[in-house]
Amino acid sequence: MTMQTKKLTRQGRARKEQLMSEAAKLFAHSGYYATRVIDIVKSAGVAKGLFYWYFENKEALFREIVKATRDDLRRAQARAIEGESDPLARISKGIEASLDFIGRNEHLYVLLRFAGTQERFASLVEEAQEVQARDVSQHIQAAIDDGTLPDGDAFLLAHGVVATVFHFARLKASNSIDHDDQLLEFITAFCLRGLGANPELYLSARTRAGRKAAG
Amino acid sequence: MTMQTKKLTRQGRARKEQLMSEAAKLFAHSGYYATRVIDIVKSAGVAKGLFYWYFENKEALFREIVKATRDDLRRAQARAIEGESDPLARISKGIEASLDFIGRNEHLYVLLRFAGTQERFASLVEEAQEVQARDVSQHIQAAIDDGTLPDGDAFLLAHGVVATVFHFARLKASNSIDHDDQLLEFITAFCLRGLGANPELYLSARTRAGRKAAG
Amino acid sequence: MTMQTKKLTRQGRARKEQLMSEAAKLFAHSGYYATRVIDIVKSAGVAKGLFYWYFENKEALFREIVKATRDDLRRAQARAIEGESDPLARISKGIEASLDFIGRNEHLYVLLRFAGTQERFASLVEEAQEVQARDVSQHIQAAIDDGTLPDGDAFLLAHGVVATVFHFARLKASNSIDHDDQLLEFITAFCLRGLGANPELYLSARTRAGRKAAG
Amino acid sequence: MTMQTKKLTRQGRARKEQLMSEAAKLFAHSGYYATRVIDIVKSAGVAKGLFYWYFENKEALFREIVKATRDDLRRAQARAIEGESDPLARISKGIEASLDFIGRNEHLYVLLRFAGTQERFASLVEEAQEVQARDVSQHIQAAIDDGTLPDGDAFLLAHGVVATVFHFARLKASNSIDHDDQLLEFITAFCLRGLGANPELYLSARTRAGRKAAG
DNA sequence: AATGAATGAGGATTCATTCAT
DNA sequence: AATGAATGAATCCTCATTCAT
Repeated sequence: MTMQTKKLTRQGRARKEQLMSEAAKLFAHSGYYATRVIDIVKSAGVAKGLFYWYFENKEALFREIVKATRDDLRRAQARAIEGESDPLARISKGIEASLDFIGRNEHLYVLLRFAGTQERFASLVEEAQEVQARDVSQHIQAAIDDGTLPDGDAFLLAHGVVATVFHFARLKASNSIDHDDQLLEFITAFCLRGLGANPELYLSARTRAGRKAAG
Repeated sequence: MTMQTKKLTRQGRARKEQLMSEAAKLFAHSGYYATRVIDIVKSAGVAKGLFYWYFENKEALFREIVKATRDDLRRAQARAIEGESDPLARISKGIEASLDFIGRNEHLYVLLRFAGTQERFASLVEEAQEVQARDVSQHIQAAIDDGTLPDGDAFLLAHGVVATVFHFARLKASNSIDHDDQLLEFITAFCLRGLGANPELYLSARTRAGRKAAG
Repeated sequence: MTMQTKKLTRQGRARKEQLMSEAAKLFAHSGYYATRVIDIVKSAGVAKGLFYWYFENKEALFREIVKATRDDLRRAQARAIEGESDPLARISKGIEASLDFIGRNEHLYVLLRFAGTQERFASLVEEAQEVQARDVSQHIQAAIDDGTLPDGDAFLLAHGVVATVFHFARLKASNSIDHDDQLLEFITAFCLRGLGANPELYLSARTRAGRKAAG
Repeated sequence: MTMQTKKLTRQGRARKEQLMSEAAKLFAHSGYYATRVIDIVKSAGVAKGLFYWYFENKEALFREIVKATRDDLRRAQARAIEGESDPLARISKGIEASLDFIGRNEHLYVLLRFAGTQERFASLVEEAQEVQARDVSQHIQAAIDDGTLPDGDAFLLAHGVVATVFHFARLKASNSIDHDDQLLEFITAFCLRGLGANPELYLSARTRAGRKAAG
């Protein structure tokens, strides 16, 4: 008795999105279990029953949010690198897009992290990370092939990049870190060095200039 | 009426450890909320009421488990590097010890990760990771000071190392990866390169030999 | 604001009958409580709101269906015996008509039976069965008076007949029985013997012939 | 996650029986759907949660009641005929036992009737009736074999008996009938005649005497 | 006539915790 | 130490009905 096929009017779609957005905030702030259905509907200003008009149950809503977030992130990354052909530049722009997305959607990122620890939802997130790694690994392989990077296991290297990016995203989200302006540059450099490249060549002139001025 | 001071007989201590061990497995597998007190006692083969003889409540049990795990990990790392004076070697041995510990206690690591996402328990874990990063950053700073590593923000670099180690630990735990034998070497190399070092110098003779034979 | 007086267009009447027919099937299959308004409208392919255009509420719809069914059954029986003057022949034709009706409307009969068990609806049905028994008892009394049947309590005897007929109707409906062709004859014989008559005299020539050929 | 195997103390068994007994009364009086779990526990004077210590859920409780009732009835019948060897006497004593049981447990009988109309529970009841009919049919076949009854389909004849007995039981339960003293005799006579026997031979001397005195 | 959206009272079920023995 | 029984607040979800368009 899935809800996949329900036809919604314009108003219906808006209401559903509103509920998802309110729910995402609450889930991120208080966690999945501490957030009650009634909190969600109250926060949207509607009656309890309406929740079940749009969602099968609380779990299904959570899944939808996770999927939407995952897909949004991937789209943002794709948009960021679409004009770029140089492999390492694609990687570095992808990193920038990821951090940017997470910065603008910190609460969604918190939610993703939690989802990753719950057996019920873990597959949604792991699969997403797998996709990320695969994307990055293609650029790495291209760079290896054209001699820009030394030989190595592209897939493992890609995971190294993903690891670094998401770890720092978390640090930033939890306010454990504040070098905001130079952080992007630092992460990119760490990753590129990790891959075996010389990061100096791929950091944009503007950023490099900024760093020197600040230092 | 805290439970700190309860004196237990030998049998009592054994029973308590049994309950903690079963609980850790269940918490790791299903998460804190999905694991019910009754699951824990059933899995230990005792009656429900007995749980409250040994633990103040479910949350207290979880805290005890998290603390014990965190401290075990820290101790394992400390032991691993105690005889080593070279900064980069300390880092690389620390990485090895971490991966080793996680490999032997996968379910406990899953539990730590979950705890990190829950507001109630996050402080128990974040603090630990902070300590990790601080430890590593001291070695990094030492290496920078003696010229082994190029100049950089030791704290950020340390987080890069921690990020990589724990990300791969998770991958291994979720069976997304299988290059078991070379994985440690790969991670160490990625981190050292990220720090700006030449990893070839710090990989143990045995590992290097093995890799060359395999390649 | 009762709904008695609503004027319906031709299309409206068709739609209402469609809803009643679908509802009857669902009620019969799953019972009154387990059948939701939404099941009814879905099964008719219309929107939920429309239900309340045609029916005051779920209970009113059920009542309408029960009354219609009860009256149909009564009419079928009346039609079956109207040309017959011999008391026992009237009884036997009534039995035939009842079984025939139930055979053609099994789901409606199930519905009647259920209604009989619900305090809210029992009166609609019990009264009907009472009428049945009264009808039969008049024929029985007539037969007693003219000496065709031995003396006895006509009302109780009538209930014996009604009991037998409806019990077998149910058996047939639940597929617990399959002697389809000879069943009518068997039931009639059992009832007539129960009344104290010799059934051989009242079984139609056609049936008797059929039985002998089969035997 | 069935509850079959739960071990109960003496106190536990008593509490469970108390709950079943209270529930049976409420179900019979108000119906399955109108009876809330809270009504049951209130009526037993315990907390709501306790219900789920003893029963998986409301449906499981209802099933248990139905099964217990069915089995009690069958046991009562078995006890009634155990000393009797004459087939028709066994039938007549079985009828007496059934009516007696139902008379003493009217509310349970109401419950059985309702259960028979609900898809979810119907099989429990139909199966029971099938068993009844099979029991009776064995006596009928024995009587046919020794020439006491004319030839016929023992199984169908048995259903005729069951039909009559249960129909009158219902009439009595719904107070539509009041010839209390002679009712048993009437039913027995109707059934035996239906089977093709002469009931005079099997009605006990006491009953026959009573009837003549009353007439 | 017809639709999809919205309401909210109502009921089942869960589960941490406490109690009596 | 250990058990099974008992508690009750908390929360999910259902569904008949009403509303706005």
